Amino acid sequence: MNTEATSGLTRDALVRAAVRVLDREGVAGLSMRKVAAELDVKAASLYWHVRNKEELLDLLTDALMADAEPPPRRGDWRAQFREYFTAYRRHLLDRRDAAKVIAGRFGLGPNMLRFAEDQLSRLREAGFSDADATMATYLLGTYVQGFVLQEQSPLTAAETTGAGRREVASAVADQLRALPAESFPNLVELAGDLTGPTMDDRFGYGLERILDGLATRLPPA
Amino acid sequence: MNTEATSGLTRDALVRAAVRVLDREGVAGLSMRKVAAELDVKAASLYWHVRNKEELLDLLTDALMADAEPPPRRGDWRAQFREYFTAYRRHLLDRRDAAKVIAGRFGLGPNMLRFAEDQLSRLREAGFSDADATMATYLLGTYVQGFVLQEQSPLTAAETTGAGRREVASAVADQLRALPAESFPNLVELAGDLTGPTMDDRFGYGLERILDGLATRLPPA
DNA sequence: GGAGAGTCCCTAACGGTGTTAGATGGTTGG
DNA sequence: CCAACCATCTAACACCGTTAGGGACTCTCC
Repeated sequence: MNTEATSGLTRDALVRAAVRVLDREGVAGLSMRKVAAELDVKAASLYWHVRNKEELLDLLTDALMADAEPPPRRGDWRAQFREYFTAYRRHLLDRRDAAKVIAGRFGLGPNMLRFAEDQLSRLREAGFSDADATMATYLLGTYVQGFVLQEQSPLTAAETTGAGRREVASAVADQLRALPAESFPNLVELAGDLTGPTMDDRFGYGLERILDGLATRLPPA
Repeated sequence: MNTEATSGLTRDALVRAAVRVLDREGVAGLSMRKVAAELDVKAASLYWHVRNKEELLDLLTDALMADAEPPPRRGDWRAQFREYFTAYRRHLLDRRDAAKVIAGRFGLGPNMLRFAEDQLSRLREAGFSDADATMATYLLGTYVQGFVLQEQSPLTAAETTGAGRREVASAVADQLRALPAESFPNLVELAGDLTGPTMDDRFGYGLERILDGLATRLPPA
């Protein structure tokens, strides 16, 4: 009757083990064999609980959003969504390689749905049409995931960690300034502007512009 | 003297072979051994020309942009950038798994630089400040790459090919409508709006909102 | 109580992966 | 002609996802 009691492994325990391996070894080191070892079990056993690695990654995707909560409904819609997606970025950054796992995966798990529901509720309350509200959730989600994906790439990761950031940035700046000025006048001249902003700056700028763009879709107060 | 003549392989020929393999087998089937076979050579030989697979992928990233041209400078800045990034999306979609290869890779190759230069030139000409111009190129590039990455994922890929698109969309819609209405009232009610738009619609909407947002940064005419 | 079904993990193996060490033959410069 | 260098080879290592088939255990039913 109680099938869970008889089994040492649960689908759920499997996913939690995968989260631990991901956090410890990164997405490149996340193998079926290591997840199995984390559970003191052999790799082939996992296939009883999961069709294949792809399915495990799908479950993992949603699990990465398990311990996240929508921010409080404070301030106008714009302040709310600024905080919403700033927190979403932080959440992804705090989980190793989270963006790489999520990237290109369609999130229909319970946690993703929970957030979609909450966002839609706030957007409609703010006065957005049904069409605009649905488009806006997709747009904002895509933006954050795409942004963090680049942000977690090896080169930019070095930038993010306070220590190396200035060095990497100025190395890239030098590289740009060394380009032939007759072919790349703007890159040469703007090398400083291109490499100066932090990832926080860049993310904030893009988020504000998207919020600006969405604001134009609201009927005048 | 002429080292290229003595060698059957060039770094360039290697990259072109990788492009062919990618196009034929997708990113999952892109292995050093297959690229080597494409050149009638054994895998270990590639390591004479390239440090490792990662470096090959970096070169491949830039090569995927080799046969792309910025659109003509016709119309105002907004029309130009609409066409610019619509074409960029199309370009990526036309090359199998292009987004997956590019994702999380910092593009400093000659082709990427060529486009960055061109975009900066147009943005400054349109009246954007140096700071805004540099931020805008990053924002737009991030948006398109992130969008196409999701678009080329298995589930949405089925949607894109005209045949299955309506079926997949309505299956997802049914799934949403089947959710408990007391927990997910908005998802249930907006199931149609969420699944109705095509990827073209979604991309266009997001692009227009970003352009709206950027427009607010222009000094009044 | 015993038989059978079902559950859940095992061992063993297959064909693949990226990468390295070291040998080998060909071309070139002195 | 010989030494150096270039470019490729063979062989191997340590992994990977996945499958087939077996064996121990528990539960259900006659």
